[in-house]
Amino acid sequence: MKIATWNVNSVLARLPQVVRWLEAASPDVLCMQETKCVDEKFPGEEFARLGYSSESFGQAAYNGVAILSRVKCEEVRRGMPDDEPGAQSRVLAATIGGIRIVNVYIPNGQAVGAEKYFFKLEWLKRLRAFFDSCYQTTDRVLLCGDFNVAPEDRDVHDPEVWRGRILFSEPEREALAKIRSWGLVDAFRMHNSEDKQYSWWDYRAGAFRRNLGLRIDHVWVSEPLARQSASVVIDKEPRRWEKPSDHAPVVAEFTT
DNA sequence: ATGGTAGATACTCTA
Repeated sequence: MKIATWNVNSVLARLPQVVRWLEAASPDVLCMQETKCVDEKFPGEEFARLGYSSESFGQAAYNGVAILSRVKCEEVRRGMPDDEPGAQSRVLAATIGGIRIVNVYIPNGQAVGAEKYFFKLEWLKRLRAFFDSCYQTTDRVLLCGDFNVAPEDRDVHDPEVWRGRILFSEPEREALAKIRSWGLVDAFRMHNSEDKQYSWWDYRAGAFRRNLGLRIDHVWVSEPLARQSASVVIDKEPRRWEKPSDHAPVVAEFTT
């Protein structure tokens, strides 16, 4: 079972790259973030042609999450239980092959101290409460997506530059650690302990060419699923293509 | 060097 997460930065603008990657990598499941596309415009037929059913939870211009799957998604949930009506589309959950997959696009936060920063911290708190109320650590649970937080120093190209800044500030990392302490393991770190393993590089200033990135896209799993974790890799290849997303796919394989 | 790039939308915001 191969489950991938990828912030595609517009599923419509990225359609050729996503199709190309699906053909090459052939995952069973692809969780996408920042689809930036309402459900009516989601290119489900293009993915159906490749053998994927799709679930989209989008909105115009910003945010939006979607799940592509070789088999049909069960128990699909859109948003968190305490979302206000009209809340931003950032959570899409589905059960696939007995695994509860929770696909999230965690708020970016813009800048430490900004209004959006406090929205991010509050949102992370609600995500933990969502797990407390809806899921059990004894189940096979997988939380993945663009977390917009680098958990450790080794996940940041220059920790001294990034310390105290958005995506790496202490309150963000603490809020994320609180979610992890529900009963999740960073599946990537089960298999890779090296630094300089990034999933996102700014479009600007030749960041990718110089490998000035952050590891902010994650696959976290509950203990029963951790026991089935065979590998997790960041696929940098599509970041080298024409018109790339600024994020690379993260691909997790599980024994069945 | 407080820049730089990209996407969606509509004369700017978000990342």
